[in-house]
Amino acid sequence: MEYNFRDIEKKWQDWWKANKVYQVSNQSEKPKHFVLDMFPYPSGAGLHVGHPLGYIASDIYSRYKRLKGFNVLHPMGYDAFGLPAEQYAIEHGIHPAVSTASNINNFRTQLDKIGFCYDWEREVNTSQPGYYKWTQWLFLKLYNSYFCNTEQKARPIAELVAKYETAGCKHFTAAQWQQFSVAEKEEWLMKRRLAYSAYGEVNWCEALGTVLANDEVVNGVSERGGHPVEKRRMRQWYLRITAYADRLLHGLSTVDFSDAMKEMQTNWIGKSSGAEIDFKVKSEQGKIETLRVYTTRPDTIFGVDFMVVAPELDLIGEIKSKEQTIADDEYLAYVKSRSERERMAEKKITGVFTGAFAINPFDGKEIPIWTSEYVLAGYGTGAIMAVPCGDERDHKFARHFNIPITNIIGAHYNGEEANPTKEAILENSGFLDGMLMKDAIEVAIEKIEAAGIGKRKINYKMRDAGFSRQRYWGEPFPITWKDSVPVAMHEKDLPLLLPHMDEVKPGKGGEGPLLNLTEWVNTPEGQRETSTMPGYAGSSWYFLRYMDPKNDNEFCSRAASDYWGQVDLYIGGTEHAVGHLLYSRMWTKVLYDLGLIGFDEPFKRLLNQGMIQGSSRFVYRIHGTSQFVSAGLKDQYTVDQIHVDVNIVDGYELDTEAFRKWKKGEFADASFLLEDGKYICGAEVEKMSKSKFNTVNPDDLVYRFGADTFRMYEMFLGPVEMSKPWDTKGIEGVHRFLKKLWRLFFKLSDSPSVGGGEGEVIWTDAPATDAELKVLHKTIKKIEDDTERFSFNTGVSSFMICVNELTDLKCHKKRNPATARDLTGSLCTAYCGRTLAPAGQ
RNA sequence: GCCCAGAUGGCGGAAUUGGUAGACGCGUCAGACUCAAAAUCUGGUGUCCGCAAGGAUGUGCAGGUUCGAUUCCUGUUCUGGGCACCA
Repeated sequence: MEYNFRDIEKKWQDWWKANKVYQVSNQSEKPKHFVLDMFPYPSGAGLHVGHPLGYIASDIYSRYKRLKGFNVLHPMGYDAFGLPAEQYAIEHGIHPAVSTASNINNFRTQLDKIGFCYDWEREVNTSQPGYYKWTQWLFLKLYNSYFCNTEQKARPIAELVAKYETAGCKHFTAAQWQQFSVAEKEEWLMKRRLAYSAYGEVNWCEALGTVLANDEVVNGVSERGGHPVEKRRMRQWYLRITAYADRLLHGLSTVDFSDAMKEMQTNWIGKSSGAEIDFKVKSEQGKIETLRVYTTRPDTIFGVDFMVVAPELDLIGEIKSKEQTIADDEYLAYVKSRSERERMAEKKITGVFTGAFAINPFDGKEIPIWTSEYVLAGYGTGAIMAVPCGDERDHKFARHFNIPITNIIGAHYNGEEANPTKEAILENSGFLDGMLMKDAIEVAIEKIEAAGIGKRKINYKMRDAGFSRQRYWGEPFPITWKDSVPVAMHEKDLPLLLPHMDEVKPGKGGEGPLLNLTEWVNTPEGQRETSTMPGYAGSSWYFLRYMDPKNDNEFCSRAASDYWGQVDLYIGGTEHAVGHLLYSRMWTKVLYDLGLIGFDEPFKRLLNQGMIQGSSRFVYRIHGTSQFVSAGLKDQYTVDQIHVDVNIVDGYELDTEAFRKWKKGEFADASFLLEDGKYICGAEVEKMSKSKFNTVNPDDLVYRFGADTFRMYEMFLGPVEMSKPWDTKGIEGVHRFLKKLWRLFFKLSDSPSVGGGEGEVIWTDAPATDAELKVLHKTIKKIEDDTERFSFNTGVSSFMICVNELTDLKCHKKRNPATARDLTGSLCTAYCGRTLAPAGQ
């Protein structure tokens, strides 16, 4: 028998299962280590070769830490609520619970084949009541807490109520508070709660009668059906993550994330300091007296040549002049149809003059007020003072609309492009003349404050996080509305089960599908909230649940979270850089503030795996025929480029027979124009996706080469943090290496009776020579180094070098004194996921 | 548009702190074994010139710092990720 990976792998996987080898206890003498993967959304497409990349890396590291004497928590679960399952239900009539369960089954089967060392006893599934009960419980904690500005931490809202009752605040006295109605009191509390309700804009599609995710809007129309989409204001839930902006910023210095990751989060939070300035307004209507702008560069106030107000601000209606009305309305309609992304990415300069003017408080100059989509309502005050000589966008705008440009920085401005310098000496700048700009910032703020027309202001680009979705497949809010006042459910009544729906369709007026369940919505206490929580609700705290997954009384006992503490190593993709990672950091800080856990950063160390892209293949059909031309000849014809399944292409050469059978014979009558007797496909690197026919399923590879080969090959592809297109060519090399390793201990046997998937034993117990030991120890040292710095590709390479050298030395020894087994049976086990040595180590 | 990252042979990649560029693997070429094939083994393989010894050149592109740059700096091109309701 030859190296029979199938029998060997099955034997060990069964053995692990039977002996619960990877079950982890919360009690141990050993030091703890928590190695976590970002859990997957179980999509219907199943696992492709991109998913396991990070999982294999974390698995190797977990096994390595275990070998080093740690009690390692290495769990896996499913982020099971989400939009695609709901979409699938709408299109195919399959209930999300059904498709999700079947997807999870499929994922689990696929994961098991790769030989991971997860403790499956700790599996979590965010869509199970036993789990989302605690997501709801945590929501109530957020709802019932506020951010105390003095202590800079979350406190129970009851403390705030007590303060209002006894001392009032700057907006009202204690006596006034007592007089407030329930609704008035709630309105004040909503301004402070960490989870609160307010109005916000959504993508509304009239034709589909529903709210759409950004993902479902393509080029301003709905992906399904191509209907127009516009912005609409609706009541939403939010998390007050902005209250934690500073702590989220400072916390970055206490964690081991890449500099790029820290930078991305820092930029997302976008802390800036500057001033808010009120400009007097001169308009036909005369309704509005001042326009408030936020600027980080108050030193440039004498260079302001125009103002820009976000188009959606109500303010515009109140300052615009009669002649401008039509232009404005048209422009507003145009902006309403555009996504924020499109607005920011737009190169074309658009805008409308409102007909009103602002007055520069220092020199009395009249400044035209414009509106343009490049200013967003959500940031700062939604209005900017534009300084063309110092800001490129302002400069382009001024040029486009022929607005005269004031130069306040002399030779630093060349008249061609803006110069955002702070090093220039100011000119044409009144009381700031002759000052260095960076010094003038302070002077300007002081003057503005002294004149009572503005104040120093710290601003954040980050906005509060929208926390409700007009969807079915998510956690229901434990909230009931009574006379437009939200009432929280009592903790002891949780979970609020997601009720069954036969058919998932949107509720009236864009509300969530749950609105259709009249009996469920209408309760004696009032009307239930019909929106559900977003995908990131369950994933913001799941790492805690792994520590104590079966606890019915708590989300996670303090003993468990004290024992396991922070995640020591978290592996996942950078695509979560600013979403999931910021949310879970915020939740952790809230839980810490409330004394529910003992640490305020969830992830001590973060490793970002690169994305495995698909390498798509194309065939070229001569337009209007069933004749296909090889890539090298395609320019001679008018052709349609068609994605072809990468699994029927060998490198670039199409298997034409398989192609005729592909897609149930859609191309059965295809004929081919070949080059050099071959049909060569075109290629492009794209995201790995079922619709592009470029997915490679790990199951096939595991079947053909074994899990060990598959794992090592994924690691051998390159640095784990780098993105790269998948290419199966090359897996043979790793497979050859494992066969070569096997041949250090066995030889091919003629006798079929030598069984168990293991050949004839040829190893000896003879002591190793110095040369052999040198190879061994050199390799152990190198691979430990490589594993510690997550350089798994060079680790695999070191194994290859070692085996090549031992083969050259004709070494077939297993033990004595330091053994080959140390290497093959331990470190290699960490990489492969099981052992090649028959000793069972 | 804004933020982040990447670019090295035919291909994936190595070079850990500025010090011999191309480890390891794939592919390919030549050879051994074989009736033949597979498997396995041995050797060559960045490019250009040369029979060879050897020489020149070479890490996306253009500059710079340095005795010395794949590595540091400035600019630039292309590719990928994110940009707040995909997860």
